[in-house]
Amino acid sequence: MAPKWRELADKLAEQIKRGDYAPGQQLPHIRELVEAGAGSKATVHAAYKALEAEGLVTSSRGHGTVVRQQVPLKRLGIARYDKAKWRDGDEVAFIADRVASGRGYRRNEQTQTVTRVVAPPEVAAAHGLPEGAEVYARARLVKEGDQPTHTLTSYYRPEHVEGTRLVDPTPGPAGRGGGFRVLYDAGYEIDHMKERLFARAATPDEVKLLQLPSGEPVVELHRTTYTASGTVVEFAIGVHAASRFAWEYDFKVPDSAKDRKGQQ
Amino acid sequence: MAPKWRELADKLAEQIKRGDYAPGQQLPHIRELVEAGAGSKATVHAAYKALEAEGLVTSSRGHGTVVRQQVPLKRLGIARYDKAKWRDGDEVAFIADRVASGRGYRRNEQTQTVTRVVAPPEVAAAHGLPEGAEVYARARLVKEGDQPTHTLTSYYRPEHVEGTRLVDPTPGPAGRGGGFRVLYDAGYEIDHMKERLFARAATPDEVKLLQLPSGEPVVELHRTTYTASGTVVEFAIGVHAASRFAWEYDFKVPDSAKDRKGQQ
DNA sequence: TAGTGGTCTAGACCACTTC
DNA sequence: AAGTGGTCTAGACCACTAA
Repeated sequence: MAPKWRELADKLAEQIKRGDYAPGQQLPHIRELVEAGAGSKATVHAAYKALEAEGLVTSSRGHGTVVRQQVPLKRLGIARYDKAKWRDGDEVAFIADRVASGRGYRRNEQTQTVTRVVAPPEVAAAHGLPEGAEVYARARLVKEGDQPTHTLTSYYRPEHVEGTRLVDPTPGPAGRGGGFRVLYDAGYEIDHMKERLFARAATPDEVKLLQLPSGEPVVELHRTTYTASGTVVEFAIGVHAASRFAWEYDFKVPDSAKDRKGQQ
Repeated sequence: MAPKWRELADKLAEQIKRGDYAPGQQLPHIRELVEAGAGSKATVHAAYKALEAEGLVTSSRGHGTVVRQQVPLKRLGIARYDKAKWRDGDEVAFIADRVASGRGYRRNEQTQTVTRVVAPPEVAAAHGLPEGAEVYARARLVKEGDQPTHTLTSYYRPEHVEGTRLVDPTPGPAGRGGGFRVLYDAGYEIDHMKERLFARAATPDEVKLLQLPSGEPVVELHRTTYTASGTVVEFAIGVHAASRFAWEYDFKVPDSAKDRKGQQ
């Protein structure tokens, strides 16, 4: 026998999926269900909390509990890094991407801070630096309108970026073409990348910073960017609200028997 | 002022991160903290539940609450699809991958069912089939030892697989070389793929099936596999326990100005 | 001010595990 | 039987929102 709160949550979840409660619509108030004999207030509350953790509803004091709108996933393909955009044009990769998905660009949707810090172990490893080496950390919080969507922190080696716009702590994107353009102008043209992704529960800090609904996971993206000669010029860590993004990769099926290097 | 349960959870989380409680070690029992004045039983329980949702601990009746072991992420690169493995050798892609990561292979770690079903909308779209068309669905639940790690359901067009081993509902991998080998033998050599990933909270069904700790998210992987001529021969949906996997992709930075097709 | 969800308590009882 | 976490109640009170 499942707990009472679980049964209530399942019943409501089914009604939501059936469409009895449309997105944006209110669920019955907690006290109504209590009066209707669904259980004590704590029990009904537990059911609502479970629905929230499963991503179906959001509750807020004073308002009530409403069925969550499904925001369309923003698909991120490698085309967002297209050199033509930032080398030949003015666009910054992340903005170009947003324009492509039909959402307008507004100013002040990105805040950033640039600091010189001792490289965290993972960063040092990615850059091939010894423990304790210093790097520049460029941390951005990217929003879509009022809603934060992800953070992105890029780590650069000082000798690559010192004296460039990248270490200028002015808010906003790093000028025309963004960070890759700055590296390009400094003689470091990016050539290939490695992206590594995994998902996990959000920490309390991330819940606050990204304004995540309770229970929404995050996706961490670790991106290593190389020049043609294999030098790492950027290592970046992104933390994304999971409900807003999907990643897409196209590749040829590798065949080590005839093509030693595979898909590099 | 944060709620009492949140403050308690934060305090315990910090102690866990500091190492005061090592992985595998027990946290104080709920009743101990109640006696110590941390709050009522419900309050302490709420704190423990939050820690569980954040992936830090797991609780179980009769035992107690212990700090979660961090299982190393299994890194999935595209090398797991290497043709040499399944075309020239005997390995099945997913097994080869496991061997490569140093974990032994045991029999009966995969269960499967094959059924002929009306294609769900997404599947029909991927295969370019009209609504209502039928496909073969080959559903597997993959385990590592006793622990389920992910489900993987492949959808095939009947004309590609009818009469092959793939529609034989015998448990276990589809014989030597696995599914791609069967398609290869039937004249459909796979050539390139598209993988699409996103994360979300687990549904109650998935929590049960994959034996997920409370709060652990899942990663959905949608894989479309093409022949050289562009025919879709497999569309697969995987649901992965997030704490067990990371995905890695290497690619060249695209340059539409000089190379029209990018990295396909 | 009235109504919403959220927190907290004290205590009873249940489900599961170990001895 | 004893000890663990989990559920449930009844009721008080708090925090936030809207009219």
